[in-house]
This record gives sequence, C-alpha cells and structure tokens, in this order.
Amino acid sequence: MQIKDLAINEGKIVTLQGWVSNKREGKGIAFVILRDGSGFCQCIVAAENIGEENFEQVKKLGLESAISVTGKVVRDEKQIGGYEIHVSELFVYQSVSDYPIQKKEHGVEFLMDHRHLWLRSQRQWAIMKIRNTIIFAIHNFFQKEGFVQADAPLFTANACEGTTNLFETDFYGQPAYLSQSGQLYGEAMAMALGKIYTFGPTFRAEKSKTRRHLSEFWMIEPEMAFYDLFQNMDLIEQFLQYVVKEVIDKSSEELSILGRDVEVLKKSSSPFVRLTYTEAVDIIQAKKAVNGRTTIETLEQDLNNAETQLRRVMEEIIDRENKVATPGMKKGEVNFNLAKIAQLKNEAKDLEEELRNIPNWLNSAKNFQYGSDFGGSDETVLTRLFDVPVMVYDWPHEVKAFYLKRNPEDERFARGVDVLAPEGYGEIVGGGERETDEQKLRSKIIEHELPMHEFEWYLDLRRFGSVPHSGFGLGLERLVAWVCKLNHVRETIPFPRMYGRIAP
RNA sequence: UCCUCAGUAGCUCAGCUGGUUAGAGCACUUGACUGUUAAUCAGGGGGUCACUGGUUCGAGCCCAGUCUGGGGAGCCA
Repeated sequence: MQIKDLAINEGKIVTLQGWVSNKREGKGIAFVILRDGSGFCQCIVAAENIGEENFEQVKKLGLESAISVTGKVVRDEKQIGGYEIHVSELFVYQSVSDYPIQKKEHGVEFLMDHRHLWLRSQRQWAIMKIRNTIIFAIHNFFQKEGFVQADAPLFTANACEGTTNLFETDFYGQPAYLSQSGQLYGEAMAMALGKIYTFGPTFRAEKSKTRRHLSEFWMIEPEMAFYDLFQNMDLIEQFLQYVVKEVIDKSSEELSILGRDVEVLKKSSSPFVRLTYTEAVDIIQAKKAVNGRTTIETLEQDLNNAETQLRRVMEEIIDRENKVATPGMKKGEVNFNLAKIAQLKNEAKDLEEELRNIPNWLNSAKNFQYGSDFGGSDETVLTRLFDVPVMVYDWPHEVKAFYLKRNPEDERFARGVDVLAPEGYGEIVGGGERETDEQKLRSKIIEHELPMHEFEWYLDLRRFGSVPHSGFGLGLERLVAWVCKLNHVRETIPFPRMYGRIAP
C-alpha cells in the first residue's frame, strides 16, 4: 500500500511503510508526517489507541526514523494529499534521533554535502517526480511521432569542437574524450532510421560556476532526415508544448509543492515567438519595440520596481526588528518574526543583486555589437519582453557551429536556431538545419582548424545520399529548472556534477 | 582564467570605531501541554572565530597570502 493510493481506500484500514518526515506532538497525541516515496501523509497517533508503551517509542522518534503504521484512512481537506491516517498500530524499524537536515533553512554547501539525504525532502521529491514526468513525456512524444531512440557513444576520439572543454580519459592507451554532444552520430543514425532521438548524459569540462551549468547533464538530441529549419522549429514548438502540458496535467501536486505559478507556465501553449537574429538584435538594441515597449524602457521599469520593492522589504525588516525588541513579547511571536526577518533579508539580497545586474544588462543591450553571439544578459533582456519561449534563427555563420547550413538566400547567415525559455531561463534548446554539401563542410572544418581525418566518416554522410536534415539538442536540466522555476540546475538532477563538486 | 561577495557552535546567523570570560535561535537533552502545520512554557550541555603569517599593549574585527564556497563573465544545453 502506497500513500498515493489513499484516495481509493477512504474509510478502510491500511498499512503504510515509510519514514518520519516531520513530527509534532502534544500530551498523549502525536502528528507524524509519513513519507513513503509516493507521497506524504499525516498520521494521527494517540496514546489511547496504540498503548502507553508504544506511544513512548513514538515520542522518541526523530526525523527519518523508519516505521510502519496501520490505521483508518480519513478525509481531511487541510492535508497535502487530502487524507490522514488514524493509527491503531505502529511498528518501528529504526528510531533515529540525529538526522542532519533540520526543519529550517540550510545553506547551499551544507545541503549539497548531504545531497544523498536532501533528496528525501519534500521539495526535492517534487522536483524528481517532475523530472520523471518530463523524461516520460519526452519519450512519449517522440515515440508517437515515429522517432526511434538511438544512442550515440559516450567515448569519442575526435574533439569535435575543440578540446578545451572536454574531459580526457584513457581508452586502452589512446586519449579519448567524454562526449559533449551526440549530434554528429545522430545525423548518421537519422540517415539510417529516418527520425531518431538520443537521450543520454553529456559532458562539458567548462569551469563555469553559474546557475545554468553542470559538468554532466542529460541531453535529448533528435535528428530528422528531410526536415528543413522551419519544420525543425515547428517540431520544437510542438514538442515543448506537449512536455509542458504533460507536466501541468500529471504533476500538478508537485508543482504546487514548489509554489510554481501554473498560469505562467500555461502561456507557453500559445505560439512561440520566432525572430531572425537581425530582428532580435534590433529588439535588444531597443531600435524596435515589442507591444509598445523597448528593452530599455522595460529594464528601466524593472529597475524602478526592484527599487521600490527593496525599500518595502527593508522597511518591513526594520518594522519587525522593532517588534522583536518590544519588551514582553511572547517567545513564539519573537521566533516567528526572526524567521520572517531572515527570509526578508534573503529577499533583499536577491533584489540587491538584481539592482546591480539591471544596469549591466542595460549597458550591454545598448552596446550590443551586431554579429556577435548573445550573452546571458542579452538572452535575459530579450526574453523579458515575452511570456512564451523565443526562437531566434538565422545566425551570423561565424558565431555558430561548422555543420550548420547557410541560408541559401543570404550566405551571411547559418540556419541555426536557439530557443530561449521565458522567465530568464535562457537557452534550453540549440539546433538547426545541417549543411548537406561536402565541399562547404570541408572548408568549414578547415576554417575551424579541426582535424579533417577525424571527420571523414561524417563526410561520408554527404557523399552517399545527402539530404536536407535538421535536429536540435535539449538540455534536460535546464528544461526542468524552467518548468519548476528553480534558481539553479543543481536541484534538477539527483547527484549534480559541477565545477568543484564530485561528491556525494 | 578573470570580476565580485562570503567563511564565527551540529545548522542559520549576530558580533558596533580593535578592548575584560564569544552571543541568539534552531537542533539535542530533562520536565509540563490531547488537533499540530518551521510556531507552547521552563531548565541544561555545546567554540582551534577557515588556514598561515603580519601590524598592535591587545585581533573574530585591520593587512598580506592560501584554501573552500556563493554569484557572474567567457563558453555553452
């Protein structure tokens, strides 16, 4: 019996096995929040029902003690799952008294050091469940569209886009690299199977310490024969809309645990914005307005909002500090205010950071050089104007990968597309139409100073039945972060590997 | 690699212009309370102030270096 099935067992006597995720107690009664991996459920344990001796055991149970309970399922609207258990029997597998993670805020480093235990907490549980929903939806989408899942190798001999950001390993005495993308292999598989997608881990040795980067992350890379850039973009849009809708339908409880505003997420069911690079630059540089507002006006407005908000938060902090200092205040109320003050201080920190950032964004928007790639701030500036994902295509070919096809009507541009998620999440998808012409590819490989002999097998794909084809890569963790509205990708994967972090 | 912020009790933090014996809450522990949602009340134990060196009569506080972590740039999904 699992907690998720309580609803269909209302009024019955059931047995649950799990862990104590929280406990409150009064004389002769204890409220145990049990978790079993499938959900959370409050169990009412009364001394008169289970006996004094057994109740003494319950009083000693610390967080994460392992128990089983037997009792009646009773409807209670106030509870998370909607039900509670009136316990008649309780068995203790292990009584724990010193669980490290407490019912209060912890710092990032402490939590990451205890990631193996942190995963048990309600928020992390909700994120992992949503990650699972997303993974399942991805497979469902591609399978129903007739794609074949076909994985690319993880060991590669060629440092396909430069060696600096690859992890080097020893492959029977030969240097080998952990794959940073399965795309070239994906193209080979698409020529064999028509439409394929890879789904696997990918490795980048970038020494990046930001909320968007992991050293090991999961990437989904579809590749489709006979798809041009625009069919590719249509597919990306349908795909993302399907996945988001599945999460809204199947993981609404988890989204509400995370406090995610589903209405904002639902907006992505509208058509995505499609801009050429040139149009996007005009918007970033504020030469073009969107819905009557330019980026600069929007940013200035945001700056003002952040300032007034910060002022309000600071006032509330002072207010509550005065309250705490008032003599004769009850301890409980003091604690409540202290907790609130700590929370407000964090809010103030975030706002201060935003206040520092916005002027930088303004500056970089004003000074954006046509022809260069977008930085994180340019993406933020652009996506702030829209509430659906933005697809930017037709990039200056110099800033994009060697394998992208040129726009036949204007050779300055390559047919790449980046999908920028709303709410500041930046690039979640990068893709495009591939170059089909062997000679053009050869000159690009030379231009990028890549070892030609490592690409001969890839060039075979252009020698034998070369056809228009396209594909894209989706960063799973970035998608999860956006859907859950998390401020860091490290919470989207069970055991993140990132610069400076390889344990636990 | 660069910029920037931080490191004080198991955890989250305070510690004024450098000045006596280092502070709070939580957690833990002892006792009281039958419906709680981080939230009752009273008592108790708990410290190499990241490390190394320097300035000073005196350093948690000032200076230099090192280490670790947060955020960002570059690079990217």
